[in-house]
Amino acid sequence: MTVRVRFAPSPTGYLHVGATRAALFNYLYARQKGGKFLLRIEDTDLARSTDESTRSILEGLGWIGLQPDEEVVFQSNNADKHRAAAKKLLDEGKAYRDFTPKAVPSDANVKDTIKDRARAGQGTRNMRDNAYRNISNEDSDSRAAAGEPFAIRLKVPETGKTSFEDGVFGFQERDYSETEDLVLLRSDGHPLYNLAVVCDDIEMEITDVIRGQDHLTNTHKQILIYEALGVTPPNFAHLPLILAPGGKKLSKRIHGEIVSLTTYRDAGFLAAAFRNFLALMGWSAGEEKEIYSLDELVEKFSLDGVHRSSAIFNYEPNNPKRWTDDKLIWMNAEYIRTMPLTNLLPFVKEELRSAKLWREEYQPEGRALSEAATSTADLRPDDRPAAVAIDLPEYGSYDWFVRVVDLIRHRFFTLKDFSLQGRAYFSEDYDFDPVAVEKNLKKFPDLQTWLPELAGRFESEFASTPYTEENIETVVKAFSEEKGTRLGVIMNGARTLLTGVAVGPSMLSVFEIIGLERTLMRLKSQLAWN
RNA sequence: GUCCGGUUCGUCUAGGGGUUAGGACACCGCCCUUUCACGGCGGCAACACGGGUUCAAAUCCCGUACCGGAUACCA
Repeated sequence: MTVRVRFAPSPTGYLHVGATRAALFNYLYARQKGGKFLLRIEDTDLARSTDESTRSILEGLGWIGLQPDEEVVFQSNNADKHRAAAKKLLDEGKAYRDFTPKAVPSDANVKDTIKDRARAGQGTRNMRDNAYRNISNEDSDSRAAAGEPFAIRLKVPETGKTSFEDGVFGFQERDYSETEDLVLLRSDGHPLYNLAVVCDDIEMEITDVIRGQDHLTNTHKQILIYEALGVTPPNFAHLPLILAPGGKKLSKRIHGEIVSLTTYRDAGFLAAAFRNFLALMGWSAGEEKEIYSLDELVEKFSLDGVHRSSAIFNYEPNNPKRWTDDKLIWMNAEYIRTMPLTNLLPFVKEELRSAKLWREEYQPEGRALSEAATSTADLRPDDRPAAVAIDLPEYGSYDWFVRVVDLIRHRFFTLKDFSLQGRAYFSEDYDFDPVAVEKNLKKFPDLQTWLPELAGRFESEFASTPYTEENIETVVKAFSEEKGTRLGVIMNGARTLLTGVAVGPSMLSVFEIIGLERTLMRLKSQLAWN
């Protein structure tokens, strides 16, 4: 039997980080087994479901690269089938009509209300004490015919237990006395979650249900429904939860946008890096390797490697440097600086484009960015004979763009950095980091005249000499000695003027890549001093 | 309350009877260097607690504590 798994989010908001991981694990499992990964939108709660949310889920899955293999199933489209199933169970005496008037929950804190009510039961509540459980068929039928509203509840047997072998948690068992006669159909005729899930999973021929640990008790209820329906249940595997730093379940409501996948896409994370990080939340291949391509994940993934303990997703709301999990930030940076340049360029292009910094010259007609890879090795400053200037790409050209990206990516964390930290490489209109100005310029007031003077020196020196790292170094060194100051003072002052920031690649490379013309302009500029 | 689950460095984790308890992130130090968030080297830092089984327990068993999840005419 070929494996069929599904990711079944409810469309009540953006795609959640925890849900995304569940989707990922389902996907990996399916791919590894040569099976299908399906998507079902659980929109039976009409009041809370929105199309907007459905779009956002689809978009998020698309971004992270988890496309469903078959058409998306909308649970609400199957409501008639769910009702038919409930009717069948009713007819067979496996379910009964409950005429108890619907209790309207105070919607403020439903969770708390439920909890309080459960606690009030003192754990000794008889789950079978429903007055309508054993009502006669005639009585039930006539009341229904008279138009009295009713819910349909599953008639859970008096004694026995549900059990299953969980793919992660092992053998699970629960006494019937712990499970109440769950409602299958609301009094307004709407099917409820557990019934809908079971019906749809049967219909979709799902073989393995992989979902969060918060569904463990649902699984017992669902097995009861499978049994009543006379269908063999699928395999189940529950995933440990992802917790917030406080130790609570990561939730949209209390943790906000930090749990939304779109937050990471918008913040300049690479889908591959995010996916890689997520895979490591609650799963390990049992080796020290941490960087995995999607193919490698598919190959290595196993439910045996999934943990039973929950993981904490770290973040500090008020710390810009650690606004999200620091390992995630590291991993994104790791991808940016080590992935094949070929693969990175299109992302940089998109980032520059959205920041209005992209220029078509960076990608001439007929040249795909991916072609760049073969030429970059030659463009690496280290590999190039220092005295040879001829291979310095023209400012603003395609080769220049490729080389700049390769040069500046090493200290970047997100794609956003290319347009923020790296802005000065692509535009004349860039800001000066006040900290850098203070530390590298104002601390040495002489620089205000020295740097324009250095520009003059460059102008004359490089009128006939090639503007290369080696030659630049000679000139700057001579200049700093002449001024009786450390080389670093000149270099860092120039860095601040040329790039607006205090960090970056070797300053000699920066001079060279910025080009003589712009170097002169920026060294002479008084903008940063004001 | 009851049921279920969990507990190895701050975090993600490896290890499942004999290990100097390993790696990664973060942090700290040193080196490289014109600065730096790159790179190199090093450091700090963990088996929740109590019993038991055993020659030997982080590892197996029991209990305690703590944490989490579930509990609905939500999903």
